[in-house]
Amino acid sequence: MNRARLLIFNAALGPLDYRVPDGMVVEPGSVVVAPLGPRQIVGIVWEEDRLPTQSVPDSKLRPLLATLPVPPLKAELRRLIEWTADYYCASLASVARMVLSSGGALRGPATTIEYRLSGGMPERLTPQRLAAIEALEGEQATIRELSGIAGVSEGVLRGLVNQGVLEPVEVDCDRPYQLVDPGFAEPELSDDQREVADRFVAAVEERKFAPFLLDGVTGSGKTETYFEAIARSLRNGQQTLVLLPEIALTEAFLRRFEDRFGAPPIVWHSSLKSTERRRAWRAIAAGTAQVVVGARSALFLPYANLGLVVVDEAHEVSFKQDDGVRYNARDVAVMRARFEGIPVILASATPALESLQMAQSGIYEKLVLPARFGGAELPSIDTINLTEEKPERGRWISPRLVEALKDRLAKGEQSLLFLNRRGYAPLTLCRHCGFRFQCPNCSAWLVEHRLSRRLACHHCGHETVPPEACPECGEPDCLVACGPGVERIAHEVEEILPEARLAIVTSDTLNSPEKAAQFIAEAEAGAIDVIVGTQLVTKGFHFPELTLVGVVDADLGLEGGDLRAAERTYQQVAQVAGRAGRGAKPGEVFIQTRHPEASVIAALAAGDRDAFYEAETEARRHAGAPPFGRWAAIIVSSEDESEAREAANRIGATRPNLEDVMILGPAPAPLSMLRGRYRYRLLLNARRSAEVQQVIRDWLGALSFPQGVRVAVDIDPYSFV
DNA sequence: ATTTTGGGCACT
DNA sequence: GTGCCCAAAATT
Repeated sequence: MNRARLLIFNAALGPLDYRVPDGMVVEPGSVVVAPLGPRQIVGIVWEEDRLPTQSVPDSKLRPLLATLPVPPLKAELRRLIEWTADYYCASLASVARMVLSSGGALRGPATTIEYRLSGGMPERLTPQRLAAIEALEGEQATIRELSGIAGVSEGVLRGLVNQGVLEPVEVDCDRPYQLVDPGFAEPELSDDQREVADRFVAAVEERKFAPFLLDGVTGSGKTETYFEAIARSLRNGQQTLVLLPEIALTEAFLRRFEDRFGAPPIVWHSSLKSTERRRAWRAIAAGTAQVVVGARSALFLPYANLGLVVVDEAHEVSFKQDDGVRYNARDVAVMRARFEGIPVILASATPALESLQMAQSGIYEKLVLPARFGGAELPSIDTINLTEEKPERGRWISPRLVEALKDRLAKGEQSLLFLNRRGYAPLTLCRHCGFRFQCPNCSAWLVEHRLSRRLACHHCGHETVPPEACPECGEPDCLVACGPGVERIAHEVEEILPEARLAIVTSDTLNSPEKAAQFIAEAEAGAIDVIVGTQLVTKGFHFPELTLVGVVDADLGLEGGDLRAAERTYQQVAQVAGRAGRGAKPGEVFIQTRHPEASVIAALAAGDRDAFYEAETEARRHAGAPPFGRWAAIIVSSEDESEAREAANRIGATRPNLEDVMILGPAPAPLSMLRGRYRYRLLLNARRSAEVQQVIRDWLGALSFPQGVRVAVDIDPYSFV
């Protein structure tokens, strides 16, 4: 009898065998519908010998119901799914779910109905209807999505459809994308760039696995060099995937891409509307999507004919996914390229130590762009010791930086102040009784957002309106903001330079592509004098008139005992410094710090990258940290504190006693409560030779936990939160 | 994960 | 006997 083994998206349920009915043809990778009890489920046909399960006699097998009209997942992608699940101690089911996350793409009609405003008005204009009409200006989407955008129920919108205020539009889900042209605008490259680009082009031509580390200072023109690799891939008729760390960055990227290739690439990220997602997914699977630019989830899409992967800003922490399957997109990208047998380019001005190490040991080929493009010079960097050059009371910008800001404004040049903290103030407390506003769901302070008049938790999204009086002692007008956020720095700039035109750039203010585009346009047109921003401004932007960068608090990232704190501080400050002096005028950077002697700060001030990497390498070697040893975390969480603690203790009590793996904990996780769940953590520090994943699987596999207890494994953790 | 089944128990 | 709740079993 013809059997098929299915990988299904439910981790609690093992692989299931089915009978392939007469007339149906399946192969490994086929996406099929199968009966499960009274339900229907989607599964992926898998090689039986790669997916062991208890054997079930033929007589018990139910027949498959249908194959879905999508190309079978290629063996290369199936191997990537297996590798990812294995390496990150995740279930195959949860990894497979990421691949087929776009449920709508798998079946359904080739057209859908979307709705948009017709311009008419309803007979009776209720407040709900008015709100909807105002919110939906320029939008076109399904009723469900419009309801989310407008914040009204679907019923309200159906009412508007009946009144003719919203008109239906039939949309072809699979309409083709605009074609990009590798020869649209061939660039003029510097000799350095040409050399690097030629190497990439040759590698794409060879169609073999080839990992590259593209190491070039900010402004050296890395993008142009890998664009030539993309052009080669396009000419080969192959697809390219470009991973970017933040959606907010794509706006600038899209424009450069369109200038070079004459049409935009296909964008993939988590907030795509379902029709856009469906269209992109199907084009990617059909091979008609030529270039895909996406967040880390784009890595697991079923490309028909991938020829090149690029990871831009490859050092970025946001490539590490920190819930669900905790994978690092940078590392999975290399594995994808390996399984596909194609080149992969990791581009960064401040590579992660792990990446440099891979280059040093000859596994990655390192290519260097030493100079800034167009002869622009790297900015001069100066530290300001905050313990000596103190800002005025209640202020955070020191006199020297204030003078520099005034000077730039007088010259009509732009300045950028960087502080990696959203909102107005990270803590609000009562002057009278000492009460501190804390999140009810997390062990974290509520951050005041003055622009939106909210106290918000940055971990779970909890928000309240700040009260007039202290909720604890009832004293009115006694609440004080403690510490600075970007909004507060912006306020300070307003007081120092009342005539300056200010922009606050955070994920709160640049929360849509339109707003990002508007900001870039204004900054480029010189309509902004001072930009105050979080890490969002540290990369990607290219403003020729920007000549001053101030790092408001370089010590911020060094607090908290994070493994990679020093490296991240170095990267952030180096990246934001790289925004200065990208045009004809030289740039100047001031780093405010209380620890100018710290090796990170000293290396930044001296512009001595090698010194930083050497010191950091030594520190990592000493700590047995990557790349010299490996870390892993086991995070136990439950809504019930004692349940979480007991489960963690039980894991701790059954720890294996191993020569090459040191096990620390359990201890309350640094955020001991997160989103209403109490958390405990064990840390593993292993020698490189140790099989950490196998150790963890054996260890946890022998235990079972009560309902409501979640045990997550984090291999190569980034966030130590 | 979701659904079905079955035992124990109170109530009629 | 019937209805109800909850735990255990089954799902291929």
